[in-house]
Amino acid sequence: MIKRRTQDERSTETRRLLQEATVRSLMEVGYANTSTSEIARRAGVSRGAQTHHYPGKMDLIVAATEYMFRNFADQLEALGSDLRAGRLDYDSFFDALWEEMQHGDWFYSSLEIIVAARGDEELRQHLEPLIMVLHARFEATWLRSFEATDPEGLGPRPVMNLVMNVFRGMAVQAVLRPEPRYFEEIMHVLKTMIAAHLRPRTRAATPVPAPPRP
Amino acid sequence: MIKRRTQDERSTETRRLLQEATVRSLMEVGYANTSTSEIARRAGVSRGAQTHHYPGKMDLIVAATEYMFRNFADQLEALGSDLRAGRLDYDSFFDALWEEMQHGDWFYSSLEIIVAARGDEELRQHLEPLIMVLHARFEATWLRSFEATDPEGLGPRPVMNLVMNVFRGMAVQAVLRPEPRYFEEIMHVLKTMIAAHLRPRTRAATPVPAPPRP
DNA sequence: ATCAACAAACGTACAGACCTGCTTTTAACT
DNA sequence: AGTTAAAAGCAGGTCTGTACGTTTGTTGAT
Repeated sequence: MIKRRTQDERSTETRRLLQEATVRSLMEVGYANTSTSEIARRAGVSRGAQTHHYPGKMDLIVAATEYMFRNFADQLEALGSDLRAGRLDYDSFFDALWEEMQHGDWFYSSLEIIVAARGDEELRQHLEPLIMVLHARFEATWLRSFEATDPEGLGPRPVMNLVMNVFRGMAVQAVLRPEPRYFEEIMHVLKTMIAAHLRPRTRAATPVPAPPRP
Repeated sequence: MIKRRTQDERSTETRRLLQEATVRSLMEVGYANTSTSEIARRAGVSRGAQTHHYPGKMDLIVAATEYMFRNFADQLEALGSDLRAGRLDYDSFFDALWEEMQHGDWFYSSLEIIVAARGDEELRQHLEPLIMVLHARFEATWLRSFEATDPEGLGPRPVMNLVMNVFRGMAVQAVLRPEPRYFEEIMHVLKTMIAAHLRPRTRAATPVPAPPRP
């Protein structure tokens, strides 16, 4: 009745459980209140198993970050693909992206880690390459999905960086401001400004995008 | 040789030392590594004096936050005043604001606190009113300093919120990205986009703002 | 194919460090 | 003198890193 697994399967599973538990813990109680024992408890593995795979707290955090970044880049890629295929229109793309940042796992757990890294040189050095990889994937998706309306004007890449930073800032604000009105206004301003410089590269025969579903 | 001070002066001085030390500690080592003993050591007061004025860690954090927010709002007010008086032009105003966020005490210590508040209901409730007061002051300064180019178009208030969120996002990014090029590009995009909708209310004779330099 | 020997994965327990809040004393001011 | 501010020390709790024992899977010689 006992399922037999190879060593590799056991390791992979345990690592995955720990990575997911770490992300969940960062999301729910933040970096400061995330302890290694708490993570082991959440993951349902013993503290010994944990230290076997990840000797120190930092190893755990870095592994979890890598896992989480990969997931988010995949999701963004999916959104971009929906936009290009005409399954999402311009407006809905931004709404979906903002929704994902606000309520998905990604933003707040990465925020916790980034803030923690500010005071921890070693952690920062481990994280820097991960962030760069993530942003390279963002950029690739974005450039596939948007083009400049005016070749002489602002290009898609700097505009993307602006957009991502607006969302980052908004998500930070959202911690202490519950008013949806505030964010709707900003979204409106952002969409208006962007629309003057970029348009989506849809593959659809008709360049008219489908209307957003309510 | 011992200077005689009233009780009130002694209290005020000790409180100020503790508030400043708290902000410095948040800046340098982050919320997670900020301990009450460390703060007392930095402030040069005993732990007893500390607990006398601020019984718990939260009281200390809240007081320091209030102190710091007040300072930042004052600085922003000064920048706005410089802009209106023509001592700063459009471009330099944004550059100065970004410089202040990046290298001043304000942003990163508030970031630490906001992030900590995400996982701490009580702290969040103490902070929310402080943030609202701060933003009301931002808004007042901003509305005194900018007006819409087109009365039918985007108003100064929503645009300000966009700008502040861009800066917030950029400052978070700056933790892990040292490249000034990245930020210069975004600043350029931001200035270009804003210039289409707002102009400074200078008291100077010529109301024409300088165009952003590439 | 079997079984012993080895290695990897996992479980339990503990020691040292640190941090917070509280209590008791001493000093300063009114 | 009496009250408030400041200093010093202690108690309880938590967290991290580590040591050591146990189980599970792998290997290879017979």
